[in-house]
Amino acid sequence: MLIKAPKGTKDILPDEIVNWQIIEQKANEVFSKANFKEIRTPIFEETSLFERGVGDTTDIVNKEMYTFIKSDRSLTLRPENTAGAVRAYLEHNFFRESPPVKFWYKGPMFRYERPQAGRQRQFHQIGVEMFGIQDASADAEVILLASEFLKSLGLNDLTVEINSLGCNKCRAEYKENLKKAIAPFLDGLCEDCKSRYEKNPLRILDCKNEDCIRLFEENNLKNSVSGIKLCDECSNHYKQLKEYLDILNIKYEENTFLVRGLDYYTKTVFEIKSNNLGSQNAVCGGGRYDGLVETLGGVHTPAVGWAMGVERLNSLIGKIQDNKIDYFVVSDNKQEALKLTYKLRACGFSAEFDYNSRKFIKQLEKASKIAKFAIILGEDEIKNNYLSVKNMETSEQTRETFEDLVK
RNA sequence: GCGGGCAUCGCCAAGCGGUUAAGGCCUCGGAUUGUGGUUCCGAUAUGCGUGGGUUCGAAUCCCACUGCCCGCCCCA
Repeated sequence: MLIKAPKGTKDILPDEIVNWQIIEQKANEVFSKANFKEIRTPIFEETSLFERGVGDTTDIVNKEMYTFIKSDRSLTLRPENTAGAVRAYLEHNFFRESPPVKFWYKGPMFRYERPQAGRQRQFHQIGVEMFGIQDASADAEVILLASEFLKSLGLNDLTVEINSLGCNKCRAEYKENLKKAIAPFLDGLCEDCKSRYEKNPLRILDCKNEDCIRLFEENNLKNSVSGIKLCDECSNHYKQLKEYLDILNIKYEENTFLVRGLDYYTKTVFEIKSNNLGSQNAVCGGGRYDGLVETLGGVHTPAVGWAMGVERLNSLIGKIQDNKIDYFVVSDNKQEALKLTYKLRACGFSAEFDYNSRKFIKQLEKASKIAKFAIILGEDEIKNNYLSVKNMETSEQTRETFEDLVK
Protein backbone atom coordinates (compact mmCIF):
# COMPACT_ATOMS: atom_id res chain seq x y z
CA MET A 1 0.00 0.00 0.00
CA LEU A 2 1.53 3.29 -1.07
CA ILE A 3 1.52 6.11 1.43
CA LYS A 4 -0.29 9.18 0.17
CA ALA A 5 -0.10 12.80 1.22
CA PRO A 6 -2.50 13.35 4.14
CA LYS A 7 -6.04 14.51 3.44
CA GLY A 8 -6.17 18.20 2.74
CA THR A 9 -2.50 18.50 1.83
CA LYS A 10 -0.94 18.76 -1.61
CA ASP A 11 2.43 18.39 -3.23
CA ILE A 12 3.42 21.43 -5.25
CA LEU A 13 4.99 19.83 -8.31
CA PRO A 14 7.70 21.23 -10.60
CA ASP A 15 5.02 21.88 -13.18
CA GLU A 16 3.25 24.44 -10.99
CA ILE A 17 6.12 25.75 -8.92
CA VAL A 18 6.78 28.60 -11.36
CA ASN A 19 3.51 30.23 -10.33
CA TRP A 20 4.51 30.05 -6.69
CA GLN A 21 7.94 31.47 -7.35
CA ILE A 22 6.49 34.39 -9.28
CA ILE A 23 3.86 35.11 -6.63
CA GLU A 24 6.51 35.17 -3.91
CA GLN A 25 8.88 37.27 -6.00
CA LYS A 26 6.17 39.85 -6.75
CA ALA A 27 5.21 39.95 -3.09
CA ASN A 28 8.78 40.72 -2.16
CA GLU A 29 9.04 43.43 -4.83
CA VAL A 30 5.76 45.17 -4.08
CA PHE A 31 6.03 45.05 -0.30
CA SER A 32 9.68 46.09 -0.25
CA LYS A 33 8.84 49.23 -2.19
CA ALA A 34 6.48 50.20 0.61
CA ASN A 35 9.19 49.39 3.14
CA PHE A 36 7.49 46.32 4.57
CA LYS A 37 10.08 43.87 5.92
CA GLU A 38 9.73 40.12 5.64
CA ILE A 39 9.42 38.21 8.89
CA ARG A 40 9.39 34.45 9.43
CA THR A 41 7.85 33.08 12.58
CA PRO A 42 7.67 29.46 13.75
CA ILE A 43 5.17 27.10 12.20
CA PHE A 44 4.06 26.07 15.68
CA GLU A 45 3.50 28.25 18.72
CA GLU A 46 2.22 27.80 22.21
CA THR A 47 -1.46 26.99 22.05
CA SER A 48 -2.40 29.83 24.38
CA LEU A 49 -1.12 32.36 21.83
CA PHE A 50 -3.97 31.43 19.50
CA GLU A 51 -6.53 30.98 22.26
CA ARG A 52 -5.85 34.50 23.45
CA GLY A 53 -4.95 36.05 20.11
CA VAL A 54 -7.42 34.61 17.64
CA GLY A 55 -10.16 34.30 20.25
CA ASP A 56 -11.74 31.35 21.98
CA THR A 57 -15.17 31.95 20.51
CA THR A 58 -13.88 31.40 16.97
CA ASP A 59 -14.28 28.18 15.04
CA ILE A 60 -10.58 28.28 14.26
CA VAL A 61 -9.69 27.89 17.91
CA ASN A 62 -12.65 25.73 18.90
CA LYS A 63 -12.49 23.01 16.32
CA GLU A 64 -9.81 23.58 13.71
CA MET A 65 -6.46 23.63 15.47
CA TYR A 66 -3.77 21.00 15.17
CA THR A 67 -2.71 20.82 18.80
CA PHE A 68 -0.21 18.43 20.34
CA ILE A 69 1.50 18.03 23.69
CA LYS A 70 5.26 17.74 23.92
CA SER A 71 7.07 17.76 27.28
CA ASP A 72 3.94 18.98 29.02
CA ARG A 73 3.67 21.95 26.70
CA SER A 74 0.63 22.41 24.54
CA LEU A 75 1.73 23.46 21.06
CA THR A 76 -0.33 24.25 17.98
CA LEU A 77 0.41 24.39 14.29
CA ARG A 78 -0.32 27.99 13.38
CA PRO A 79 -3.80 28.48 11.85
CA GLU A 80 -2.87 32.05 10.83
CA ASN A 81 0.12 34.33 11.18
CA THR A 82 -1.15 37.53 12.78
CA ALA A 83 -0.91 36.21 16.34
CA GLY A 84 2.63 34.99 15.65
CA ALA A 85 3.62 38.31 14.14
CA VAL A 86 2.31 40.19 17.17
CA ARG A 87 4.10 37.77 19.49
CA ALA A 88 7.37 38.41 17.64
CA TYR A 89 6.71 42.16 17.65
CA LEU A 90 6.46 42.07 21.44
CA GLU A 91 9.17 39.52 22.09
CA HIS A 92 11.75 41.50 20.13
CA ASN A 93 10.68 44.92 21.40
CA PHE A 94 9.69 46.34 18.04
CA PHE A 95 7.39 48.73 19.92
CA ARG A 96 10.53 50.68 20.84
CA GLU A 97 11.09 51.56 17.20
CA SER A 98 9.59 54.62 15.66
CA PRO A 99 6.21 53.65 14.24
CA PRO A 100 5.09 52.33 11.90
CA VAL A 101 6.60 48.86 12.10
CA LYS A 102 5.70 47.03 8.92
CA PHE A 103 6.00 43.27 8.39
CA TRP A 104 5.06 40.90 5.62
CA TYR A 105 5.14 37.11 5.71
CA LYS A 106 4.50 34.02 3.63
CA GLY A 107 4.17 30.41 4.58
CA PRO A 108 2.02 27.42 5.39
CA MET A 109 -0.91 27.55 7.83
CA PHE A 110 -2.89 24.64 9.22
CA ARG A 111 -6.58 24.27 9.89
CA TYR A 112 -8.43 21.01 10.51
CA GLU A 113 -11.46 21.37 8.24
CA ARG A 114 -13.17 19.34 5.55
CA PRO A 115 -11.27 20.10 2.35
CA GLN A 116 -13.13 21.55 -0.60
CA ALA A 117 -12.48 23.92 -3.48
CA GLY A 118 -10.17 26.68 -2.22
CA ARG A 119 -9.73 25.08 1.16
CA GLN A 120 -7.04 22.73 2.41
CA ARG A 121 -5.78 21.63 5.78
CA GLN A 122 -2.32 22.85 4.95
CA PHE A 123 -2.61 26.03 2.93
CA HIS A 124 -0.44 29.05 2.33
CA GLN A 125 -0.90 32.67 3.14
CA ILE A 126 0.91 35.84 2.23
CA GLY A 127 0.10 38.71 4.52
CA VAL A 128 1.10 42.11 5.84
CA GLU A 129 0.86 43.66 9.30
CA MET A 130 1.36 47.32 10.14
CA PHE A 131 1.81 48.42 13.76
CA GLY A 132 1.61 51.75 15.51
CA ILE A 133 -0.56 53.94 13.29
CA GLN A 134 -4.09 54.87 14.33
CA ASP A 135 -4.81 57.07 11.35
CA ALA A 136 -6.96 55.66 8.55
CA SER A 137 -4.10 56.26 6.13
CA ALA A 138 -2.63 53.02 7.48
CA ASP A 139 -5.81 51.13 6.62
CA ALA A 140 -5.70 52.70 3.17
CA GLU A 141 -2.02 51.85 2.83
CA VAL A 142 -2.51 48.13 3.39
CA ILE A 143 -5.54 47.99 1.12
CA LEU A 144 -3.54 49.80 -1.53
CA LEU A 145 -0.74 47.31 -1.04
CA ALA A 146 -3.10 44.37 -1.55
CA SER A 147 -4.44 45.99 -4.66
CA GLU A 148 -0.95 46.73 -6.04
CA PHE A 149 0.17 43.20 -5.33
CA LEU A 150 -2.84 41.74 -7.15
CA LYS A 151 -2.25 44.14 -10.03
CA SER A 152 1.38 43.01 -10.31
CA LEU A 153 0.03 39.51 -10.89
CA GLY A 154 -2.30 40.72 -13.63
CA LEU A 155 -5.42 40.65 -11.45
CA ASN A 156 -7.12 43.98 -12.02
CA ASP A 157 -10.82 43.68 -11.48
CA LEU A 158 -11.38 42.10 -8.12
CA THR A 159 -13.95 43.60 -5.81
CA VAL A 160 -12.82 45.27 -2.59
CA GLU A 161 -15.49 45.24 0.09
CA ILE A 162 -15.15 47.32 3.25
CA ASN A 163 -17.04 47.81 6.47
CA SER A 164 -16.45 49.16 9.96
CA LEU A 165 -17.20 47.16 13.09
CA GLY A 166 -16.45 49.96 15.51
CA CYS A 167 -14.21 49.94 18.54
CA ASN A 168 -14.78 48.08 21.80
CA LYS A 169 -16.87 50.92 23.13
CA CYS A 170 -19.30 51.32 20.31
CA ARG A 171 -19.29 47.69 19.29
CA ALA A 172 -21.08 46.71 22.49
CA GLU A 173 -23.75 49.22 21.67
CA TYR A 174 -23.76 48.09 18.06
CA LYS A 175 -24.40 44.52 19.17
CA GLU A 176 -27.28 45.55 21.40
CA ASN A 177 -28.89 47.55 18.62
CA LEU A 178 -28.35 44.72 16.20
CA LYS A 179 -30.03 42.32 18.59
CA LYS A 180 -32.94 44.69 18.92
CA ALA A 181 -33.28 44.84 15.14
CA ILE A 182 -33.19 41.07 14.85
CA ALA A 183 -35.33 40.19 17.86
CA PRO A 184 -38.72 40.52 16.09
CA PHE A 185 -37.92 37.72 13.64
CA LEU A 186 -35.39 35.75 15.63
CA ASP A 187 -37.69 32.72 15.83
CA GLY A 188 -37.57 32.28 12.07
CA LEU A 189 -33.81 32.14 11.85
CA CYS A 190 -31.69 28.99 11.68
CA GLU A 191 -30.36 27.19 14.77
CA ASP A 192 -26.86 28.60 14.21
CA CYS A 193 -28.18 32.14 14.19
CA LYS A 194 -30.19 31.55 17.34
CA SER A 195 -27.10 30.48 19.21
CA ARG A 196 -25.05 33.29 17.67
CA TYR A 197 -27.66 35.74 18.88
CA GLU A 198 -26.28 35.50 22.40
CA LYS A 199 -22.68 34.47 21.79
CA ASN A 200 -21.68 36.61 18.84
CA PRO A 201 -24.57 38.48 17.23
CA LEU A 202 -22.40 40.17 14.60
CA ARG A 203 -21.92 36.81 12.97
CA ILE A 204 -25.62 36.54 12.21
CA LEU A 205 -25.01 39.07 9.45
CA ASP A 206 -22.64 36.56 7.87
CA CYS A 207 -25.21 33.75 7.72
CA LYS A 208 -25.53 32.05 4.32
CA ASN A 209 -28.77 30.24 5.08
CA GLU A 210 -31.29 31.14 2.37
CA ASP A 211 -34.23 31.41 4.75
CA CYS A 212 -32.24 33.71 7.02
CA ILE A 213 -31.18 35.89 4.11
CA ARG A 214 -34.80 36.11 2.99
CA LEU A 215 -35.88 37.16 6.48
CA PHE A 216 -33.13 39.79 6.57
CA GLU A 217 -34.53 41.24 3.37
CA GLU A 218 -38.17 41.06 4.40
CA ASN A 219 -37.39 42.85 7.64
CA ASN A 220 -35.13 45.36 5.94
CA LEU A 221 -32.23 44.48 8.19
CA LYS A 222 -29.79 46.26 5.91
CA ASN A 223 -31.40 49.59 6.64
CA SER A 224 -31.58 48.88 10.35
CA VAL A 225 -27.89 48.02 10.37
CA SER A 226 -26.93 51.11 8.39
CA GLY A 227 -28.90 53.13 10.89
CA ILE A 228 -26.84 51.88 13.80
CA LYS A 229 -24.40 54.58 14.69
CA LEU A 230 -20.72 54.07 15.37
CA CYS A 231 -19.17 56.41 17.91
CA ASP A 232 -17.82 59.68 16.56
CA GLU A 233 -14.24 58.50 16.52
CA CYS A 234 -15.05 55.31 14.63
CA SER A 235 -17.36 56.87 12.10
CA ASN A 236 -14.77 59.55 11.47
CA HIS A 237 -12.09 56.95 10.98
CA TYR A 238 -14.30 55.10 8.54
CA LYS A 239 -15.10 58.29 6.67
CA GLN A 240 -11.42 59.15 6.38
CA LEU A 241 -10.60 55.68 5.08
CA LYS A 242 -13.12 56.13 2.29
CA GLU A 243 -11.60 59.52 1.43
CA TYR A 244 -8.13 58.03 1.27
CA LEU A 245 -9.35 55.19 -0.94
CA ASP A 246 -11.01 57.71 -3.24
CA ILE A 247 -7.80 59.72 -3.49
CA LEU A 248 -5.85 56.54 -4.24
CA ASN A 249 -8.44 55.69 -6.85
CA ILE A 250 -9.19 52.31 -5.30
CA LYS A 251 -12.67 51.15 -6.10
CA TYR A 252 -14.56 49.62 -3.19
CA GLU A 253 -18.02 48.58 -2.18
CA GLU A 254 -19.43 49.13 1.26
CA ASN A 255 -20.90 45.94 2.69
CA THR A 256 -22.64 46.47 6.00
CA PHE A 257 -23.00 42.70 6.32
CA LEU A 258 -19.25 42.10 6.13
CA VAL A 259 -18.24 40.57 9.45
CA ARG A 260 -15.09 38.60 9.96
CA GLY A 261 -14.87 35.42 11.97
CA LEU A 262 -11.81 36.32 14.00
CA ASP A 263 -12.38 38.08 17.28
CA TYR A 264 -9.57 40.58 17.10
CA TYR A 265 -10.92 42.92 14.44
CA THR A 266 -11.93 46.47 15.31
CA LYS A 267 -13.05 49.34 13.12
CA THR A 268 -12.06 48.58 9.52
CA VAL A 269 -12.63 45.16 8.01
CA PHE A 270 -12.31 44.31 4.32
CA GLU A 271 -12.26 41.45 1.85
CA ILE A 272 -11.24 41.12 -1.76
CA LYS A 273 -13.44 38.72 -3.68
CA SER A 274 -13.59 36.99 -7.01
CA ASN A 275 -16.40 35.25 -8.84
CA ASN A 276 -14.06 32.59 -10.17
CA LEU A 277 -13.25 30.79 -6.96
CA GLY A 278 -16.29 28.65 -6.24
CA SER A 279 -17.93 29.16 -2.91
CA GLN A 280 -14.75 30.14 -1.07
CA ASN A 281 -14.65 33.43 -2.91
CA ALA A 282 -12.42 35.64 -0.75
CA VAL A 283 -8.85 35.83 -1.93
CA CYS A 284 -7.87 38.39 0.69
CA GLY A 285 -9.26 39.28 4.08
CA GLY A 286 -8.16 41.62 6.79
CA GLY A 287 -8.77 44.64 8.91
CA ARG A 288 -7.74 46.65 11.89
CA TYR A 289 -6.97 45.03 15.23
CA ASP A 290 -6.27 47.78 17.70
CA GLY A 291 -6.74 45.60 20.78
CA LEU A 292 -4.62 42.59 19.90
CA VAL A 293 -1.20 43.80 21.00
CA GLU A 294 -2.65 44.67 24.37
CA THR A 295 -4.46 41.34 24.62
CA LEU A 296 -1.15 39.60 24.13
CA GLY A 297 0.53 41.58 26.88
CA GLY A 298 1.84 44.74 25.23
CA VAL A 299 0.87 48.35 25.58
CA HIS A 300 -2.06 49.58 23.52
CA THR A 301 -0.86 49.61 19.90
CA PRO A 302 -3.09 50.21 16.89
CA ALA A 303 -2.49 47.80 14.04
CA VAL A 304 -3.92 46.77 10.68
CA GLY A 305 -3.21 43.96 8.24
CA TRP A 306 -4.51 41.28 5.90
CA ALA A 307 -3.81 37.80 4.59
CA MET A 308 -4.22 36.27 1.16
CA GLY A 309 -4.72 32.61 0.37
CA VAL A 310 -1.97 31.68 -2.03
CA GLU A 311 -3.82 28.62 -3.41
CA ARG A 312 -6.84 30.81 -4.16
CA LEU A 313 -4.62 33.48 -5.65
CA ASN A 314 -2.93 30.85 -7.76
CA SER A 315 -6.18 29.55 -9.17
CA LEU A 316 -6.99 33.06 -10.41
CA ILE A 317 -3.71 33.34 -12.26
CA GLY A 318 -3.34 31.36 -15.46
CA LYS A 319 -0.64 28.75 -15.54
CA ILE A 320 2.71 30.38 -16.08
CA GLN A 321 4.86 28.40 -18.47
CA ASP A 322 8.19 27.09 -17.36
CA ASN A 323 10.89 28.55 -19.58
CA LYS A 324 13.03 26.34 -21.75
CA ILE A 325 16.67 25.96 -20.84
CA ASP A 326 19.21 27.89 -22.92
CA TYR A 327 21.28 25.07 -24.41
CA PHE A 328 21.08 21.34 -24.98
CA VAL A 329 24.37 19.81 -26.02
CA VAL A 330 23.97 17.17 -28.74
CA SER A 331 26.99 14.93 -29.05
CA ASP A 332 28.22 11.34 -29.37
CA ASN A 333 31.18 12.23 -27.20
CA LYS A 334 29.82 12.26 -23.67
CA GLN A 335 33.02 13.58 -22.08
CA GLU A 336 33.16 16.60 -24.40
CA ALA A 337 29.41 17.15 -23.95
CA LEU A 338 29.74 17.11 -20.19
CA LYS A 339 32.69 19.51 -20.30
CA LEU A 340 30.87 21.95 -22.56
CA THR A 341 27.70 21.75 -20.45
CA TYR A 342 29.58 22.72 -17.32
CA LYS A 343 31.46 25.51 -19.12
CA LEU A 344 28.14 26.95 -20.29
CA ARG A 345 26.72 26.80 -16.78
CA ALA A 346 29.83 28.51 -15.44
CA CYS A 347 29.12 31.36 -17.87
CA GLY A 348 25.63 31.76 -16.46
CA PHE A 349 23.54 29.74 -18.93
CA SER A 350 21.23 26.84 -18.21
CA ALA A 351 22.44 23.77 -20.07
CA GLU A 352 22.00 20.01 -20.27
CA PHE A 353 23.26 17.10 -22.33
CA ASP A 354 22.04 13.59 -23.03
CA TYR A 355 22.98 11.33 -20.15
CA ASN A 356 21.94 8.27 -22.16
CA SER A 357 24.10 8.82 -25.26
CA ARG A 358 21.18 8.17 -27.51
CA LYS A 359 21.26 8.48 -31.24
CA PHE A 360 21.83 11.90 -32.72
CA ILE A 361 18.28 12.19 -33.94
CA LYS A 362 16.87 11.38 -30.51
CA GLN A 363 19.13 13.90 -28.85
CA LEU A 364 17.99 16.60 -31.24
CA GLU A 365 14.38 15.69 -30.60
CA LYS A 366 14.97 16.03 -26.87
CA ALA A 367 16.67 19.40 -27.49
CA SER A 368 13.65 20.68 -29.39
CA LYS A 369 11.43 19.86 -26.43
CA ILE A 370 13.41 21.41 -23.62
CA ALA A 371 15.88 23.96 -25.02
CA LYS A 372 16.00 27.22 -26.94
CA PHE A 373 19.21 26.21 -28.70
CA ALA A 374 20.88 22.93 -29.54
CA ILE A 375 24.66 22.90 -29.64
CA ILE A 376 25.91 20.22 -31.94
CA LEU A 377 29.28 18.92 -30.92
CA GLY A 378 30.39 16.25 -33.36
CA GLU A 379 33.74 14.90 -34.50
CA ASP A 380 34.30 17.75 -36.93
CA GLU A 381 33.39 20.41 -34.36
CA ILE A 382 35.71 18.94 -31.77
CA LYS A 383 38.57 18.51 -34.22
CA ASN A 384 38.29 22.04 -35.59
CA ASN A 385 37.32 23.69 -32.31
CA TYR A 386 33.97 25.24 -33.17
CA LEU A 387 30.32 24.75 -32.24
CA SER A 388 27.26 24.36 -34.43
CA VAL A 389 24.51 26.30 -32.70
CA LYS A 390 20.97 25.65 -33.85
CA ASN A 391 18.03 27.86 -32.93
CA MET A 392 15.25 25.34 -32.30
CA GLU A 393 12.56 27.94 -32.91
CA THR A 394 13.71 29.15 -36.33
CA SER A 395 15.88 26.18 -37.36
CA GLU A 396 18.73 28.56 -38.17
CA GLN A 397 22.13 27.09 -37.55
CA THR A 398 25.35 29.06 -37.11
CA ARG A 399 28.97 28.18 -36.64
CA GLU A 400 30.57 29.79 -33.59
CA THR A 401 33.43 29.52 -31.17
CA PHE A 402 32.70 29.04 -27.49
CA GLU A 403 34.06 32.50 -26.73
CA ASP A 404 31.71 34.18 -29.24
CA LEU A 405 28.78 32.21 -27.94
CA VAL A 406 29.13 33.22 -24.31
CA LYS A 407 29.92 36.83 -25.00
C1' G B 1 -19.78 17.37 12.49
C1' C B 2 -23.71 17.05 8.36
C1' G B 3 -25.24 16.54 3.01
C1' G B 4 -24.25 15.22 -2.56
C1' G B 5 -21.12 13.06 -6.49
C1' C B 6 -17.14 10.07 -8.50
C1' A B 7 -13.36 5.86 -8.57
C1' U B 8 -10.94 1.67 -15.72
C1' C B 9 -2.73 2.29 -17.67
C1' G B 10 1.62 8.02 -15.72
C1' C B 11 -2.66 11.53 -17.79
C1' C B 12 -7.63 11.96 -20.49
C1' A B 13 -11.05 8.36 -21.24
C1' A B 14 -14.71 4.18 -24.16
C1' G B 15 -17.16 0.16 -22.18
C1' C B 16 -23.48 -0.31 -19.02
C1' G B 17 -23.74 -8.96 -17.84
C1' G B 18 -20.99 -12.95 -22.56
C1' U B 19 -15.10 -14.78 -26.43
C1' U B 20 -7.99 -11.64 -26.34
C1' A B 21 -10.67 -4.35 -21.71
C1' A B 22 -11.51 0.64 -27.57
C1' G B 23 -9.13 5.20 -28.55
C1' G B 24 -6.10 9.65 -27.57
C1' C B 25 -1.85 12.03 -24.98
C1' C B 26 2.84 11.19 -22.67
C1' U B 27 7.01 7.72 -22.65
C1' C B 28 10.24 4.23 -25.25
C1' G B 29 11.97 1.96 -29.89
C1' G B 30 12.13 1.80 -35.42
C1' A B 31 11.62 4.15 -40.52
C1' U B 32 16.31 7.82 -40.21
C1' U B 33 24.67 5.76 -37.26
C1' G B 34 24.99 14.20 -38.18
C1' U B 35 19.73 17.72 -38.29
C1' G B 36 14.38 17.88 -34.40
C1' G B 37 9.47 19.95 -33.48
C1' U B 38 4.88 17.72 -39.04
C1' U B 39 4.49 11.99 -40.98
C1' C B 40 4.42 6.51 -40.79
C1' C B 41 5.18 1.75 -38.03
C1' G B 42 5.72 -0.83 -33.38
C1' A B 43 5.78 -1.45 -27.72
C1' U B 44 3.23 -0.59 -23.07
C1' A B 45 -3.64 -2.91 -18.05
C1' U B 46 -3.65 -11.60 -16.67
C1' G B 47 -6.62 -6.26 -15.02
C1' C B 48 -11.10 -2.01 -14.05
C1' G B 49 -10.12 1.69 -5.66
C1' U B 50 -10.43 -2.67 -1.55
C1' G B 51 -13.27 -6.80 0.46
C1' G B 52 -17.50 -9.71 0.13
C1' G B 53 -22.00 -11.40 -2.54
C1' U B 54 -25.46 -12.61 -6.94
C1' U B 55 -24.50 -15.42 -11.65
C1' C B 56 -22.61 -20.86 -15.86
C1' G B 57 -20.12 -16.02 -16.61
C1' A B 58 -19.00 -9.34 -13.53
C1' A B 59 -15.16 -3.41 -15.04
C1' U B 60 -20.43 -3.89 -15.85
C1' C B 61 -25.76 -5.93 -10.81
C1' C B 62 -26.00 -5.81 -4.98
C1' C B 63 -23.67 -4.75 -0.03
C1' A B 64 -19.79 -2.87 2.99
C1' C B 65 -15.31 -0.24 3.43
C1' U B 66 -11.59 3.28 1.69
C1' G B 67 -9.99 7.37 -1.07
C1' C B 68 -10.83 11.78 -3.80
C1' C B 69 -13.99 15.84 -5.34
C1' C B 70 -18.09 19.28 -4.39
C1' G B 71 -21.46 21.82 -0.91
C1' C B 72 -22.96 23.39 4.44
C1' C B 73 -20.45 25.50 8.76
C1' C B 74 -16.14 28.68 9.04
C1' C B 75 -12.24 31.01 6.74
C1' A B 76 -7.60 32.88 2.96
